Amino acid sequence: MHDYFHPDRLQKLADLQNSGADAYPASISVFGDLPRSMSVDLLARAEEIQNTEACVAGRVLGRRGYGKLAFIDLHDGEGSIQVVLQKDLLPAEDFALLKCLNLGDFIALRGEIKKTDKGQDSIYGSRLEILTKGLENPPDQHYGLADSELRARRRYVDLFTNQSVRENFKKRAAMIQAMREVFLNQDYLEVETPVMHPIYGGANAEPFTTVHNALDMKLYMRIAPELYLKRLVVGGLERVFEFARVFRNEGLSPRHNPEFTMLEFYQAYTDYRGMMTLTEELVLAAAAAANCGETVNFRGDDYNLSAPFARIRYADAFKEHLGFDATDRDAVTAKLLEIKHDVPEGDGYAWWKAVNDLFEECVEHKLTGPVFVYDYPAAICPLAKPLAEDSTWAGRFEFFLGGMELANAFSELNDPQLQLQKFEEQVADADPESPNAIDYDYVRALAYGMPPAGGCGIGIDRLVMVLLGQDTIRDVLLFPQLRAEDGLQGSSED
RNA sequence: GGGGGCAUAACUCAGUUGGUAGAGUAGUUGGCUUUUAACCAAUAAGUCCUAGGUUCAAGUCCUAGUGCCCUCACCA
Repeated sequence: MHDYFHPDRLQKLADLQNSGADAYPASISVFGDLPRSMSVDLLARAEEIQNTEACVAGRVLGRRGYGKLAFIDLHDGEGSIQVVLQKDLLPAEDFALLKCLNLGDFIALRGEIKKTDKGQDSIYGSRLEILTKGLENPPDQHYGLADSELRARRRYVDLFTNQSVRENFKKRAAMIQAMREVFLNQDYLEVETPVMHPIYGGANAEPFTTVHNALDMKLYMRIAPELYLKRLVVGGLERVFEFARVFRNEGLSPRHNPEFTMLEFYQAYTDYRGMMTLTEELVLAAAAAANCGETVNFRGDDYNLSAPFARIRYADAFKEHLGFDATDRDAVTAKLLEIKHDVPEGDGYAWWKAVNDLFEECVEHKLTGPVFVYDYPAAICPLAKPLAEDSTWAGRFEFFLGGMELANAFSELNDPQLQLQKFEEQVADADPESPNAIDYDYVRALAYGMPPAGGCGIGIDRLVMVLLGQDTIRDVLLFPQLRAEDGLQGSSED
């Protein structure tokens, strides 16, 4: 940490301390018996509170000095207010603090609300106190922090420098709160299930692993909360949801971060169609909370969010874009050969995986959305209930928006024997991404009986991306994953 | 993992054909009682990402590495 702090700043700090001031006081003394006011409130009530006293505190992000007069832009909470420091209005020792003040420092001020000669509502200081001395220079006031790596690594600087960044994260919080209210209004229970799983499941993904020392036990960071949430449905919690941080040990991209937020919800006595309705409601609630309006622009394209969203059967979308039926084995085989894809034997998981690869390759990127695609091949849906009328297909939908898959829902499979069979097929499959072990306890839970239920997972980060028009997932995550920064992280070789 | 791009002062960025390292802002010092990207004057600040190579001479050209970005692959 040598020469980590700027020498000029350290000198200012020493000057400040030599003057007898505390650079990091434990309490604010200039407020006296007056409460702290927020700049937005003062400015909103400026006309009625002219010439009355108020106290403010915040960060100094602008400064114009005139010797015996100084103007300071004080930023707090949602806004900022201009502070006027006039030598003849302040105690000498307070005015002298200006010498030790830099951009980025925090100050507290007591003073009167008045208009400047130019008519701007300001607070004319009668007492000034430095609350926190900064030892690092804030970025350029006009260009801000632009380097995308620095913005992510020093999000704390990005946040206080770029107002739009603050707003986006506040909107993200508002969207999550709005969705939470949708659930609570429908008698859902918010729950927390384990993050560390002895067996990972509920999705196909590479997990992170860890070890519990006392139990001498290998554990996996969850790749999905699904199987625990459905255990709760078995337990009689008929409507549950969780905003679940999940972890996948896979590549990073503008749409992928190793840890991300998956909203999952399950409701007894409904099916995937009920989930479709609820998903639409959730997306609209989130959009309203973010003040999106009818249309959002994402990556250069406009998306109309007026309900109801389009709905198309998987088989119909397949035929529409490929020109033949997904069940037309000869046509599918020919197309697979054309795109140099393996042609699997049989009609089990491998075959339908190949059919779905075709779907993803030739159809999915055309589904800009918002659109629900429903009734997926049962063979590739180990956790979904086959349709009563045709067990080739399962009660499942995916929701697409902005060209990305944002949600995935099932009529939950609740036949324990069929579930066990599908798990066994999965484990037998050579696909390294498939689960490596059967969660027998989950099968046992189903054996106690899970009522018919619908369940859904929504990728919250991607939803936020689209609704806020952010091209990269990094810009909707406060602290996206980055490589360790040279020289800052302590060595941790093991 | 493949391909492409970028890396220069604390921040934002210039840097021509290879010929002494630049600006604005921030900082420091001085001045200034109505500014709001204040102004005036002075001043300090560089591992030009790293390591090699070519050359009389490299921020600039070449090779490799590192980091970041984009893209493809991967990704229920």
